[in-house]
Amino acid sequence: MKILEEIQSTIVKGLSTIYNHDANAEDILISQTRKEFQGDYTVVVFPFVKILKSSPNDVGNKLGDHVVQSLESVDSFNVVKGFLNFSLTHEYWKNQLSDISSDDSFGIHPRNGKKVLVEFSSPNTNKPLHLGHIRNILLGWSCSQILDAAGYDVIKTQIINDRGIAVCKSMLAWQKFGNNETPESSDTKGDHFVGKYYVLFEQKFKVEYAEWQKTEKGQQVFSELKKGEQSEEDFFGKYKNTYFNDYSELGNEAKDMLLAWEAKDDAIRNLWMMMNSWVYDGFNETYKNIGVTFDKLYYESDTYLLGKKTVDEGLEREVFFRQDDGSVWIDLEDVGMDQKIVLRSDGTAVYMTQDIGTAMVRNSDFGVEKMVYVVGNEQDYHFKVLFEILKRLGEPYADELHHLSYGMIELPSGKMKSREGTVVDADEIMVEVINEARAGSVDRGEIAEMDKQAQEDVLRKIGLAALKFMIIKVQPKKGMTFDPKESVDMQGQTGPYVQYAYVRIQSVLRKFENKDYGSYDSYKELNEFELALLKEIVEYPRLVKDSAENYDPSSIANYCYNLGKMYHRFFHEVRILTAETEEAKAFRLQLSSAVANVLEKAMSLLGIEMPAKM
RNA sequence: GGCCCCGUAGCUCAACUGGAUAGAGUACUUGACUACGAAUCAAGCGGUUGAAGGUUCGAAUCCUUCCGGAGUCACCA
Repeated sequence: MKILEEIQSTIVKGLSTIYNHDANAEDILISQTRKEFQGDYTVVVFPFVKILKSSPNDVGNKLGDHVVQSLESVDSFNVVKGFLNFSLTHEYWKNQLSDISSDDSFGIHPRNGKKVLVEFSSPNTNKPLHLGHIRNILLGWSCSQILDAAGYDVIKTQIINDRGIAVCKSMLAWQKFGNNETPESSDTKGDHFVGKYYVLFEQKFKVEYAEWQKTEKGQQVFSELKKGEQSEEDFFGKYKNTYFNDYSELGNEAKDMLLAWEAKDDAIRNLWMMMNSWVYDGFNETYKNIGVTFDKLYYESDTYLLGKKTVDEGLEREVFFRQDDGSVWIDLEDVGMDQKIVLRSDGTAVYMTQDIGTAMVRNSDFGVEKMVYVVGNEQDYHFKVLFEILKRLGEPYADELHHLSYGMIELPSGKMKSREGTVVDADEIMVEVINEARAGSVDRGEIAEMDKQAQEDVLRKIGLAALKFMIIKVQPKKGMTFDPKESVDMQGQTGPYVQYAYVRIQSVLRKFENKDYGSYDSYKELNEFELALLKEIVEYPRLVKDSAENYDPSSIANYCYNLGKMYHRFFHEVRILTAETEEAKAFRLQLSSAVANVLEKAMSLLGIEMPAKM
């Protein structure tokens, strides 16, 4: 990409010598020429027209002339309105291909020595993972890979919500109704097994609540507390939490269990550890299938008490203030936020306290320069507050915190709700997409000829590619809809489409096991398809950097699709093995190889594997 | 109600961060396998970028006001 800087600085010089005007290189806006115009790179000259008191055409022509004469790689230029288009020499592009082909770390930026911690997935232990988690995991994983490629040292982590009243609900339900059933004895994946008991608790509680509503006490509460003409249904719908806390037997038992857990009661802790181990076995299986790993796990049971000391210190420094009842708050009204509680009146930690403490621990564990939290957009406000607090506490990394906020995946019928059984389960959807790939491969010779294990491997790669690509290609902050009834697409703007471009290349290159494609030194005239591919490949390193800066894997996905599309077009229009000349053949083989490398690298940043055949 | 996010072709998404005639896929209608793999390629159809103002050489993008949708405003996490 050095050429862009050369053009910029040449234009700066030109402005200075021709117009006696000083400009900064960064002010020269330069981009790829749109394909409907002739040229490779375009400089927008509008901004200078006014200052120079000259017509766009005039400025364009003079600067264009200057650049063409100064730079050997620039072949010609044309001016359309205020756009100055440069065409680079074919020699230049040919050299680009040589450079890229000999660069094993193409698209991988030099280490910048900075550590960044990325938190993602962060499940609750009482429910299996669902499609929303898949989006979270894919974003977190691909972001980690992209940051790594952009030069950071990345620590992938998650915080596991393994405590609290919800966890006690499933424990209690198992204790009361489980008859010592285990995942093994019931042949159920551990996380689904525990999830089943969480749902069971909710069902039993619902029954208990419904019965209570009919009792004298229930009716009394209703008539005393209802607002105006509020219906019984509406009232009890809203009263549920209060009932759970004040009257429910099951609620009391669950709360007692939580107290026992906090008091480190042996029996409860053992039960807790046993059920957790079931859940983790299940989660690990899912992570393995989806293809992600973590460098470090944090458990809420270890971190929920953290942060209290920090709050005390902050209190002394008057970052926080104490109210009469003993609770501790921070006042953020001067920056347009509310007052927020950071410690309960009984001195125990809230969510915010925990997150403050966790950030500190992570910093002392790793000495991070940067942290990224992949968490759904319903927590936008929480992270705004958290980041502001860390800033006021003077944490050194406070300016480098980022909440990678993403939108919800909705079903055509609306939100996924676990209580209504409308969640798309992570394990199930992965099986489904692989089956979908299988259905699409029935009359494909290449796959039919493989042995069973190789077949399954390829089908897994294809199915997961379809699923992952579909999710990653959408910008994180946008919500998306997913219709489980319509199968995941395998055609068009999809993962398998990109894989297929790669597979086509492999099938050609297989004929040259030694990678000796011959010399293309004397190859002179590149055609439009070759040029288009080269231009796109050359963009890759910059794209990685942009994507890392914006925390946006979707731009990589869209790039992969575009490059794949260009290659399919090229493949259709241009002969490779039966090219007009030996030089042309050598060049196209080398070009194809470069495309395949970039596709493989870029897709792997997204956690998508490429099959050699499909 | 306060704050925040979103609104682009029937549907799913783009648009190089303010640049040229808003592009892809899908669906629908056609055409291309005895040339390196048809999970492919090509052509057609499809738009007042939610609406109205404003800023400027130039707006889907920035500002204002509306309309529609999601989220959040817990001593839950």
